[in-house]
Amino acid sequence: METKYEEHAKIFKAFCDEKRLRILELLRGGEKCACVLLEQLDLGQSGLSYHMKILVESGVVESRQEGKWTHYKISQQGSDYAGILLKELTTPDGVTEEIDCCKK
Amino acid sequence: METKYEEHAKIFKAFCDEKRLRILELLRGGEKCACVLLEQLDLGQSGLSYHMKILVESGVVESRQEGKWTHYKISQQGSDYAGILLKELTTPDGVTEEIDCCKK
DNA sequence: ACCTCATATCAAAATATTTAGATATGTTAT
DNA sequence: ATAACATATCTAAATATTTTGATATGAGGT
Repeated sequence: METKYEEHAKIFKAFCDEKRLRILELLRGGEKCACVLLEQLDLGQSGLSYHMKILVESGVVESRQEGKWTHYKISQQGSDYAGILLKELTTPDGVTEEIDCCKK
Repeated sequence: METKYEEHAKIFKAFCDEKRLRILELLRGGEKCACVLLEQLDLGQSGLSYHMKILVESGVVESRQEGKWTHYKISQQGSDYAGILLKELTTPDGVTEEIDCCKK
């Protein structure tokens, strides 16, 4: 089983690579076929496939098969979840005690 | 100069590593000295320093020197920025034309 | 069935990130 | 000034990610 840390890290991996950020930028303009992404990016076919897999597994992008073509778009649900999670990960939890340390 | 993609990727690197997510979790409980983080994490001294540098450079964490001790806490401003950026990166831009392709 | 095309997977090489140990820097106390 | 301590930096090794080219899979057309 995966720890929650690995699970969360996987979501944010969508955003920590230059190529994937370029792909997301293209997808902000609407759903795109892999063939369109391929011609706009400096990436080979298998490279695109590799990054799309990471994006889809993060939940931030969803794919739709139409005959032999695959179309990708930003998943609003997945993106919202990433946003909520980011907020959670950076908000004081109000539970943990302050640890006093290192005082002179 | 750095591309905007590299710049943005750097921010989300804070969230894509298991060790850094553990550190953030500890910091949600309030500001902590490096010494406290060290004893709670399975990390050596130089390893902690390495990850703290990445966190601070992402803007999500800020550090404060107090004598020989360094204290770290989550930066609300930096985290908010990361949240806003994530939202931007995943919201339709309403500008780009739909590209019609792959139609039978 | 066979061919073609779009995409996925695999394996190897290239590259980047992370870890670990040694040393450097900067602060406090004596 | 010297010693003790906290943290940072450096280097090399370990590991993970990314790229590339070759091949596999699966759909549509003939």
